[in-house]
Amino acid sequence: MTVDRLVAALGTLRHTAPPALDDELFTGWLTAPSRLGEVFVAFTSNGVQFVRSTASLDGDPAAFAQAYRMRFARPLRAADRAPAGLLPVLGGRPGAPPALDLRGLSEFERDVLAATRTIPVGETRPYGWVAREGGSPRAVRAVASVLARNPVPLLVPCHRVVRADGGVGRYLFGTERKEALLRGEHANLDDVEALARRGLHYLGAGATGVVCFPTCHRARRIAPADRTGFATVVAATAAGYRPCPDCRPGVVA
DNA sequence: CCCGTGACACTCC
DNA sequence: TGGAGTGCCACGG
Repeated sequence: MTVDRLVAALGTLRHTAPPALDDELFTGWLTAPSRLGEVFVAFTSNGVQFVRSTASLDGDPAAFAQAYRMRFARPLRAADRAPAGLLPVLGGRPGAPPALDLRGLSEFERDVLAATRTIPVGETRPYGWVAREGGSPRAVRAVASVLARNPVPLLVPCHRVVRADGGVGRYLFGTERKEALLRGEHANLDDVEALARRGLHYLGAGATGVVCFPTCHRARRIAPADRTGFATVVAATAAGYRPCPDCRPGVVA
C-alpha cells in the first residue's frame, strides 16, 4: 500500500479527515531560489527542517528525498506553499526568519545552531566562539562536526563561522561558496586577511577602549588612526581594552 | 565500550 | 612564518 493510499484510508476512519494528519505523517518539500542557487527545502508545520542545494544533488528530488529520509526517517510529499519567512532569508533579503524544526537533534547540536544563528549578517565568528557561546567552550572540534552537517544552511548561517587563524575554513558546499556568501553580505574578509598576515585577529578602538572581532560592526567604524590590532584578547585586555559587548570576543574574565 | 574520525586550535621550533 | 604534533569533544560503528 502506498503512503498516499494509507493516508486516504486513515482519513476515512473519521467523517472528516483530521487536518493535522497529513502533517504528522509527511514532511512537505519544494524548491526555492536562494543565494546558493536553487535549493530543496523540507518543512513540517513546526518549521523548516532540511535545506540542500539542488546542484549538490544533481537536481534530483529523489536524491533529496533519500538524503532526507536517511536523517529523519520520514517520507516527503510535495508542497505548494513555502513557510512564512523562508523565501526572503534564502534570498538574503531582510525579514523575520522562518521557524525551524530541529527535533531529533541533540541538545549540543541545537545549542551550536542557536549560537550560530546569532551571528549578524556580514560578520564572522571563530569556531571557538560558537563553542563558548553554546556552553561547551572546549568542544571546538565538535562544533565543526555539527556545522558540517547543518541541516538548514543559510537559515542557520554556518558560513559565518570561520577559522581563528583568519582563514575562511571549510563549508558544506565548498570553501568558494562560503567566501562568496560572506563577500555577498559585505563581510570585510580582506581586512581580516591583511590583519592575519601580521598575526592579528582583533581590533581595539582607542576612543572607546573596546576590542572587537575585525568583522564586528563596531570594529568597522573605528577611525584608522584610532585602530590597534591585537593577536589575542588577553593582549588587548592587558593593554586596557575591554571585550566588545556586541561581538563578545572572549571571556570577560 | 573502545576506537576512529573531524568545517578546529594551540604550541613549538 | 608555517607545518607538524598534540589536545579536544561529540558521535557513530
